[in-house]
Amino acid sequence: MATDSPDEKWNTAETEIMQATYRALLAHGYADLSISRIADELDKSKAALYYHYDSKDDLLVAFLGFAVDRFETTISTETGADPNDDLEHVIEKLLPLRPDEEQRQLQEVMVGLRSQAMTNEAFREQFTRLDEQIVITTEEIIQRGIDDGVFRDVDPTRIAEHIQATINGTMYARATTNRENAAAATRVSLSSYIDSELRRNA
Amino acid sequence: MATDSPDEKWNTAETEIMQATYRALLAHGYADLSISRIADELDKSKAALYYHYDSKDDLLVAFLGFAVDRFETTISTETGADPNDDLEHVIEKLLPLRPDEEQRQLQEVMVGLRSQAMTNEAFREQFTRLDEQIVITTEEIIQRGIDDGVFRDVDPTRIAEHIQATINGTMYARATTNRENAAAATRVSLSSYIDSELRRNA
DNA sequence: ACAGGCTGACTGAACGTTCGGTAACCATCA
DNA sequence: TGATGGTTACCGAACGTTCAGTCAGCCTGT
Repeated sequence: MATDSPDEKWNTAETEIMQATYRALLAHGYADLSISRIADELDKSKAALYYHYDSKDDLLVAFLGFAVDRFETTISTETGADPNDDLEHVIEKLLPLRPDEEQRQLQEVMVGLRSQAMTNEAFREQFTRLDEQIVITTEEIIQRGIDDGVFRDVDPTRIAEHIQATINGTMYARATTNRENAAAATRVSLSSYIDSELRRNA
Repeated sequence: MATDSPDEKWNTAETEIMQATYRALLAHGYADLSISRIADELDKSKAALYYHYDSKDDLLVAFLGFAVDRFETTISTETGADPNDDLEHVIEKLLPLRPDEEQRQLQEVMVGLRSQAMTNEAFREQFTRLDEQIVITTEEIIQRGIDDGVFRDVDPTRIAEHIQATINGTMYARATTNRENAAAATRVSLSSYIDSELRRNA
C-alpha cells in the first residue's frame, strides 16, 4: 500500500475503494476490470487510485485480502453445541442450497479472482490459506463430534478434505456451467455422505 | 468458423492454428493470450488468422471445441469387463494421482478456459456439455456394476454427480493453490468413498 | 488469368501509469 | 489576527504501449 497507516484495519478511503472495486467486479467481471472502471464506481479520477495504491496489482492484492476477510467472516460464526448443526452450518454458508443474489455474486467474484491464482503467486497464497482455513474449521468440528461420541471414529482430515473438494467443485460448476440442478443435487448428496460416513448407527 | 468447410473434422491449416493456440496458451496463459502471440507460435502473420477466423472470439470458441474434443477422447477409452476398473480408469484419467507435465498443462489450460465460461455463453455451454458427458459416462459404469451385481443398488446419478464434483474441486484446487498434498489425499479419499458407497460387503 | 493464402503496414481504442497543478485543511509564529 | 509553509487528497491531461481488427497488394500453383 502507498500509505503506511498505523491502523490495523482498513481506513475509510480504502474501504470505499474496496467497495468500488467490488461493484466494478460485479458489473464487468474480472477480465474487463480496469482502473478506469473502478474509478467510475468510486466517482473519483483514476489518479486518485494511484494516490492510495502503487499499481493495479497492488490494489488487486489488497482487494483479495479484503474479499477473503469477508469470506472467512461469513463462515466462522460462533460454534454451537451440536457438531451436526455446525457442520451443516458451514456447508450452508459455503454452498447455499438456494443462494440469493448477493451470495451468488460473492461466489462469482471469488471464482473470478481465483482464476488469477493460476499465474499470480500472491493470489495463489491467499487461496491456499483460505482453503486451509476451511479445512481446519471443518476438521475441528468433526474432531469435536468424535470426542462427544456423536460421530464415528474417522480420520477428520480425510473427511474434511473430501467435503471441501466437493464444495469447491460444486461452487465451481455453479459459476461455470448451466447445471444448477446438478449443483443442488450434489449439495444434498453431500449431506447424505456426511450422514453415512460420520453419524453413528445406533 | 469463417470457412464452412464440408469436412467433418479439422482441416490441416485449422489444426495447425489450434495447436499454435495451445502452445500460446501454455506459454502465456489465457489472460495474456493475444492474436499476435498465436500468430508467433504459428509462424505466420496475424492477418493469416483473420483469413481463417472472423474474430478472436470465433477462434477461441473453435479452440474450446478442439480442446473439449481432446479431453473427451482422453476419458472415453473402451470399457473393460470390470466396472471397478472402469471407474478407477475414468478417475485416473480426469485426476491423475501423479500427473506428468503434459497432463498438468492440459488441466491448466482447461481451468483457464473455464474461467471464461463465467461470462461467455458459448464457453459455458461447452463446459456444461463436458460435465454432463463425464457424469453420464460415470453413471453408465455404475449402472453396469449394479446390473452385474458387483455394486450395491444405489442411485447412479447421485453417486456420479458426487464423484464429478469432487474431481472438479480437486482439479480446481490443484490449479489455483499450493495444496498438492491435499489434492493427492482427496484423490485417495475418493477411491475409498467409492469403495464404501458402492462395493458390496459380502 | 485468376483464385487461394498470405503479408506488412496501418488504425483507433483502451490500457496502466505518470505528472503538474490545486483546493482544503492544518500547525506555527509574528 | 492573519500570513506562511507543509501535508493530504485529489484532478485533467498526457505518455507509451498493446490490442483486435482492416486493407491493399503480393506470391504461387493451376
